[in-house]
Amino acid sequence: MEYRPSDIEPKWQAHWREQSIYAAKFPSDKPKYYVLDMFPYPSGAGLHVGHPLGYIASDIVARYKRHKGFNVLHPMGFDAFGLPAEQYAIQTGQHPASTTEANIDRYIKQLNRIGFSFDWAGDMRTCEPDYYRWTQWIFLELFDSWYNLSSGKAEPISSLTDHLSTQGSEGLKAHVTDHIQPCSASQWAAFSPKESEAYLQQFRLAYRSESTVNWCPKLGTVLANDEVVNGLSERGGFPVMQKPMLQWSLRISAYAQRLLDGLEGLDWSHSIKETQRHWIGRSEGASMGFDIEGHPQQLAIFTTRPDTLFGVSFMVLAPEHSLVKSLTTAAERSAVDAYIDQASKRSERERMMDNKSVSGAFTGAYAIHPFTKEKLPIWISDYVLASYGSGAIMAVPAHDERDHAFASFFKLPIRQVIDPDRSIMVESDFLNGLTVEDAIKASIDRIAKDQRGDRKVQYRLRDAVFGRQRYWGEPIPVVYRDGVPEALSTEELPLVLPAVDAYLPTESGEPPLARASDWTSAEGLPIETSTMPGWAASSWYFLRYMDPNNDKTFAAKEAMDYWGQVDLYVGGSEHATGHLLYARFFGHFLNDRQHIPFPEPFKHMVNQGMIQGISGFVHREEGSNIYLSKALAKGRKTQKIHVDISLLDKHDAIDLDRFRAWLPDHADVVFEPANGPIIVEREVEKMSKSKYNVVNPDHIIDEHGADALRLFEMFLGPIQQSKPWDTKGLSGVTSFLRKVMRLMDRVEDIEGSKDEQRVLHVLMDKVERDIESLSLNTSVSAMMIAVNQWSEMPKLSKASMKDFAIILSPFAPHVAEEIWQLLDGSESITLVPYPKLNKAMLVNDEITYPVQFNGKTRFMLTVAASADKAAIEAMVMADERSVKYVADKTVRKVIVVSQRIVNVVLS
RNA sequence: GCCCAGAUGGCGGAAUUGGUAGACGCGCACGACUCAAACUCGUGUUCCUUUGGAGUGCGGGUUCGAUUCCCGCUCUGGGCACCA
Repeated sequence: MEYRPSDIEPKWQAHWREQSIYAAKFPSDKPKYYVLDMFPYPSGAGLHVGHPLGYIASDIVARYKRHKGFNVLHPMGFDAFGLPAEQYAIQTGQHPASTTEANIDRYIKQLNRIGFSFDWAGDMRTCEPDYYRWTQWIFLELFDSWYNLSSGKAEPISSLTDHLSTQGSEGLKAHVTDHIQPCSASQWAAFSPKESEAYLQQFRLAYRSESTVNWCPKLGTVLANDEVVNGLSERGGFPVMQKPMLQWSLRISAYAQRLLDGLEGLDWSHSIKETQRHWIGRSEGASMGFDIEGHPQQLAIFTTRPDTLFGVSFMVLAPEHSLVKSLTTAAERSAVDAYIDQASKRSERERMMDNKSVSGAFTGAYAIHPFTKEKLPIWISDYVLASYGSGAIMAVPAHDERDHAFASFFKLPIRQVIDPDRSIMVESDFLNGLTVEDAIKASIDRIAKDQRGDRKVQYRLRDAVFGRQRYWGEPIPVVYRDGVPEALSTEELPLVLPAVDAYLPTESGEPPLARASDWTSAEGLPIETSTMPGWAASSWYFLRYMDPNNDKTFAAKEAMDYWGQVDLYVGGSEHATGHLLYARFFGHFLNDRQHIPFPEPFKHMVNQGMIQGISGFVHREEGSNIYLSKALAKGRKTQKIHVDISLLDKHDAIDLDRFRAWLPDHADVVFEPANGPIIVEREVEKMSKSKYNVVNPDHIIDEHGADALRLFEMFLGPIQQSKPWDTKGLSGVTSFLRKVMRLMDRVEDIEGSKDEQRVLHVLMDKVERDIESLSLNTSVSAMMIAVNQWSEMPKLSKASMKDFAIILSPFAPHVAEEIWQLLDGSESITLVPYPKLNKAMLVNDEITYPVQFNGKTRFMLTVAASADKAAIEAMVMADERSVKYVADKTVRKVIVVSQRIVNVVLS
């Protein structure tokens, strides 16, 4: 029987679609399994062969779990808001919605051809009002929440206002950015609306604050920390600078500890968990206040090394620190102002490029050492960050590298307080003789007793900026009454994105939404003009899939109780500090407010590696138009130029006519040798349009079929690893599929032989274990081995072939369905139960042992499986081949490892 | 600089708890079929100075036995980067 993918694939895809065979059922008595892919942003470039890698793996698991009797939720949708569509809109004037839709259509076509078992029921796109209505709703919930440290979770603002109106701020324990001004119940009652909102803003989980943000002038928007890479924007690579701005933010910092603790229970890769731990950046230490000479205020600092308190020789503030202005003496004012000015002009990138040079200025003020009463000069320097800790440090140059560099540069005293040989404290008053560990404890106890400070845990994780000055995002459902932000009511949602005449900021620099003529509420109040960032929608989309068409709530409680956490999440590791952290934050928050039944959304996650391209380079002699074959380039000065890999044949030779046509400005190129072949140099790089090494799955499917594409992507290697794509290798899996179809010629309705069945059960055992551990490359090998073995047998039973079709179907669903229909014809193979493993079939009657002498394998010995160790040893020693290896040596020991090996140790 | 992951033939990769290193596939070589090419099929394919020896990035160690465990390096990929 011949294998014709172009006939069978469209046929079964249409059949599956008509039967809606992949629709998840709810309610259902079956156990559930939720397997999710990170949904794509539909870019204009379409899919290349690297994109579906993870989707194929998750699809195999989804299909396997269906055979295993699970009710599977395996959805797909689109992360449809985003900058590229908007940039394109700015250039062309086309509405981003229309380009986005065109891109989505293309994606769906491409994905459907691969034969994925997606449940498209929701047709979910985050840019649709039906979806973003709930993104806005979640924002309102965040706006209406504060973090109560007493209960350890987020609560509605009403519980805060209740507290304030009865007790004021007395006894209130809340997560806030700074210290809050105490407020009595009567003061609270007397607050104007503006004052009370300003007070509440300090608590709300969605709040506005004047803060230093990453401003990208080219994109005209602010960016989150994880969207800035080396001082450049992640999207587009434009310079990013620091700028103070009034911005919406989310108080993710309230969840720092829980996000850290929650990692423990997650079955995620070690490195992603480490990356998140880093990003959260917990450090333990002490906060304390230093008196300032001639000033009523104290200088608050944070240190992880309170043990070195007696090694302090100066203090350093961030240039932006609020006390700088009042501390600076008249004599130092001009130098300090000059330094502040210089520091603010340096972009983050510049500061990073040169982190060796030391700079700073003396304020003229002095802090007083709490114990020695020594005067400590107060300096400012940009190596102290305003946004971490309290923006001020006590400098201990003897035991901190940066302090040391600073002290050396400005000739400040350096005082050792730890004996380097014995690691104990010296010159440190009451700490003398203690180990570092004990000294940290003792010093904190002492400063706490003196009421100068206390133990403190500090996190690196900052609140997340939640506004973008862009058009193509979710409008923030907030209006301003006399400049005071006020939430829209949930009945007013969705707040639909207005039409605008251009997707650019206004003349006065306001975001594009300010162009909309009617951007006011029903009451006539102005609506917020910034929109939400890209990660807003993706932080909760996994919930919407559970109940995609619900118009009463984002997902019904019963649906969420049933589907629960995502059992398997497949996606790229590049989202470690963005999406994956924000989604966990939303999970914990929604769980606190009792909207979802679990805090952690993704129980088990696997990160697929990148598929790299194998670029082709032709050598061009420098300063000429001469293109050289690889072998001729040696010893000559050449430039390597990318050649589109579609112009290459399987021997890496360039199709010269098409090459000429491909380079319009090089019509007069000269080749050497003149009539070819011109062989290119190959190199593994990232797969990308600009490197002309992109392989489009459509072309692979046209030529080899979707089943071959799926098998090959898996066969390439472990899913987590990055590996280059070489289309040549595809012939291996296509010839496997041909062999499978040829096997059909030999199928008869007979009882299968024991050997035949053993092949089946060995395969089943291997594939089941492989799928559970996502080791899908070895499953493909195992299937190849089984088919090779069966191909050597004269006949194959129909029963074995049917079972094989089921085992194959998660990987190559089209061929499997074709075989199933030919042999059975009852229903789709999709929901047929998996064959049952018979462990007894795995046992052999005989075992062949490798026999080693001093660890070197010399011969094989086949023994009945029932033989015991002594019997095996006797047989080995009695074997005539042993004589030669023993020769005149003494047998010291014979090691028999049952089922495995025999090793004879000779002296 | 710090943290994490990895390194196995010409290539992608395989190897349960330490137990025949190189499964499976590509590529290559030779052969069959063919006027010929492609397809298909068969045989071989880690290296070497081949009755044998060496070999899983490098150098040591533990063990009857190490790709696997331990110690010290090198290189590659990823993350963080003045975080007090």
